[in-house]
Amino acid sequence: MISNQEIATTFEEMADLLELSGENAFRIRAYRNGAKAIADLGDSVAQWILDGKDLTQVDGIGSTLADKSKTLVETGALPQLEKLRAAVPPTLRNIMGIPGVGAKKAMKLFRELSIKDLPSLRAACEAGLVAQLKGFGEKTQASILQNMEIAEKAAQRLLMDAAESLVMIIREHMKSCSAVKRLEFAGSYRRGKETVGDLDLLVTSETPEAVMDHFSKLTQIQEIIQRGETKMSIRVADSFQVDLRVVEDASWGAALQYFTGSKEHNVRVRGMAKAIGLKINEYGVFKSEDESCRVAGANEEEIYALVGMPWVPPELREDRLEFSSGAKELFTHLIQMEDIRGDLHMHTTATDGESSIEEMAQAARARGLQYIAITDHSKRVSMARGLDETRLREQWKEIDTFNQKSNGQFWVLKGIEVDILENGSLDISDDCLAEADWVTASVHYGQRQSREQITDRILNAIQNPNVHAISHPTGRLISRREAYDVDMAAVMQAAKESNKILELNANPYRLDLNDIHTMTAVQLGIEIVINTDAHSIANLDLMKYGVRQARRAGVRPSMVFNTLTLDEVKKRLGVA
DNA sequence: GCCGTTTTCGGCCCGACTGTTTTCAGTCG
Repeated sequence: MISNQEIATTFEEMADLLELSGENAFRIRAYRNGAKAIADLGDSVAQWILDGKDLTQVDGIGSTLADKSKTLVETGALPQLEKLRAAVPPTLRNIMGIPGVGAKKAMKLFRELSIKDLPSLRAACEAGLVAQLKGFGEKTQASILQNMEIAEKAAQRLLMDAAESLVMIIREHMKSCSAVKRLEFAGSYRRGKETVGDLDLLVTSETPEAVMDHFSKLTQIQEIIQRGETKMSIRVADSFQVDLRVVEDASWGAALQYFTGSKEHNVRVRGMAKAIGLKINEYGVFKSEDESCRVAGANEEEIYALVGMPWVPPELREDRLEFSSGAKELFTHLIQMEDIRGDLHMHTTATDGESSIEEMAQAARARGLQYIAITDHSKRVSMARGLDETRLREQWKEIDTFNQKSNGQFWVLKGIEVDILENGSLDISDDCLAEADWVTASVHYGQRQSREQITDRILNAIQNPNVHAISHPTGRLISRREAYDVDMAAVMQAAKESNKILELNANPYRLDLNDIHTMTAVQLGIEIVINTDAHSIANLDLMKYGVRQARRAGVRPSMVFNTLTLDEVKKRLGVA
């Protein structure tokens, strides 16, 4: 069955090729919006169509895109796309990937110089042919040559933790500039997206010149892409772009709102403003009939208030949940780091962890937690010296001793991350699992099995009465490895029916469940557990990424198992 | 191509920067 992502990618390609063809901009946007709507949909489009459900119910999908989705699901191809590919070389999309080159320029290169791909473009630039085209010139040619590598590398995005370290470096550097008054990173970083394509730094200052001068002294700087009066873009290591925008204090809120996005969220908010005679731009909110009359802009709250909304947490600004009924109530009840009371997935030196039980416990306690579960690997994970029943029971004795010593101040649950084996059985015997306080099951091997096989394995684990949770349910490693092919709708259904918990793994490489799956789980009323899967003390700090991801999915504390107090957890797990 | 609390037609967010121009188109976010 074709995945939502594949349908979305097809619509994206349609949009690019239509843009190259010089089609109506709004038609192009409709395809892009449709692609996003489908990528963001929790349910499988293919399943919807098989069930005869009406796709036009989805915002952004009208009758045309619904028909095209149907064709894609049924035939795996789209005649219109084939036709477009014949008319416009699809490789021109790579050329559009060069910063500064869009559809118009790419098409001109194709029409006048028969350039279809990056290698032929490089050759033409080196021969000086591009500079001779009307509207191009020497500088454009040079910049194309220089930026070619970026398109060749394709959009590489930073994981949450890498983005955060870069943010910290830049924040420290900019804070030492006396001309900087207020400073915040906006964009997808502020929205807590799992990966970040660039950073948007917003600053208020009376002397933008001084701020930009200081910005250009950042040691990590590779290249200054552009610099104007209020806006500057640089590239840092590995072609990563950082945009700086300097505004006045009075525009702080408007600019922060504007640059935080998402684009789709802002389009909605601006539309709402427009409908009541207001215009929003990055400088403030103005009256439509008299644009010199500013009615708001100093902070985000007053901007949202004007369109009748409370302040929207940045993580929700995706045009997914924040405009729905009940959103206001959700804003004040989103899960926060302070709600987390325990961490139920971590490893020790018994297998592939770096610290002992005691060290993990102390570190967790120092981070304000009340309890943890030690969940080392089971024997199938031989690489990590996974535990068999004997070693596991020995570890549990150690934990008993630790708990006795800690006088109820802190509690370590006796757990195991049991492997779901290739044949669907579990890697630890049922009688042993029954002695555990907490059992989380995961797939590590046989990830290339068929959808049916993998789904059956996980369903089997869910149905085992000794299993409490499924860890990293889809197995993806962001920008390293795709998720295994699993029917998540079936997994969720089974979890729902047997009251099992699904993990949102907080490791920035995993963040698995992803935001969309988490949203679906929440809608179905499935309980989530947010765990670090820590292999070291330092890894315990990854919890914040999982919480951020959960916030993006509209998760409230009441839906998260490890927001329970120690007493509640003991009661739920039947720990004496 | 999508959509509807003035609309089934006529809108669809909006401004900065660059390079190419001689007042603007293209690109980007």
